[in-house]
Amino acid sequence: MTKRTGRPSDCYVYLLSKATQKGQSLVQERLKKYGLTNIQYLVLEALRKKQGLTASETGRFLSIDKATLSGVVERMVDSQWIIRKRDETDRRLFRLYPSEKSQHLKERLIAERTAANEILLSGFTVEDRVLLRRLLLALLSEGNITRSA
Amino acid sequence: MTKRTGRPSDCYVYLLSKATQKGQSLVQERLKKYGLTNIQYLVLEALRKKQGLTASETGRFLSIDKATLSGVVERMVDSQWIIRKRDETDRRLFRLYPSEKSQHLKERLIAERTAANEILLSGFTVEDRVLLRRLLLALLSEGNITRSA
DNA sequence: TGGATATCGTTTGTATACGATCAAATTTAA
DNA sequence: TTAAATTTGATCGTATACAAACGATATCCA
Repeated sequence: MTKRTGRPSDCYVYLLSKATQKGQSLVQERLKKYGLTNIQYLVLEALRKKQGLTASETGRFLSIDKATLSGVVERMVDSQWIIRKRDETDRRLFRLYPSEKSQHLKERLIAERTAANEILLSGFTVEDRVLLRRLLLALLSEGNITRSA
Repeated sequence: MTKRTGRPSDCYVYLLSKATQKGQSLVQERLKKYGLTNIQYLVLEALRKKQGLTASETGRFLSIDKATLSGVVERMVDSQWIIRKRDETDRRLFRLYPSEKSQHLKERLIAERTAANEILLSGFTVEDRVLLRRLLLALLSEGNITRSA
């Protein structure tokens, strides 16, 4: 089928990972001044829209492993981006809320992320952007992406 | 510009990272029986085509940081996937070569990677595959991707 | 020749990633 | 109600990722 297997660029997984690497680096670069990492920003955005999520729920929503989130949340509580409150009814749960600082910086953080996306796609026409988005969503919907839990 | 910022799926970096996550997991799953990780397989493929690369050169070729490669190479030498020889002329360099075991399993490993790609793109038409590849390559060529070194 | 510079590989420190396991709390089943 | 199964959050172990600094070499150049 494929003529010359072997080149890294023949592998979609490789291409995706390098594209991700480039995008992540653009985002990180812009979040660094706030002391946020990429995944921390994602958690923050999730909590802004769905306050009171537990770490598990956040992980399911963002497809992030709960073991990974455990450390991420701890650092975000320490650096005062989020507030952790024990649930009254189910004492296993810790509910997470964005802090004042988070709410305050909301607009600016969104702008940073938007800027990173813009640079990543700078040479793309609107059609290509829509196309890329459609293809990536299609790729994700094939089968289940149920990581985390 | 964009109507509703905030959803993770509005962010291309997020979509790319989740697509990568899915692809990597498909590959890892198939390489596990050989005791290889995804990045280790990439290094192996690179060395098969370009025997005698140093760790630095391999890193530049694959866009992998040299600090990351240091550990990867060490584990691959330990598990006998590659052989490390000091360069005679420049004693700073260690040249890397695929082992007998690597050469022996070459075809099978390529088949595993191909299978993973096939599953990842199972619902895609040929046109969409070509399109996705084109868009990803375009995304990578905008600006420089010079990580590693 | 010899000092400034640069490169290679390593190590350290921090942050993902994720499989596995564990204790505590809750829910279900008997 | 109590025992069993499940869920949640934490921790451990291993493997990327990458910035920063380091020693050992090499190279450049005055």
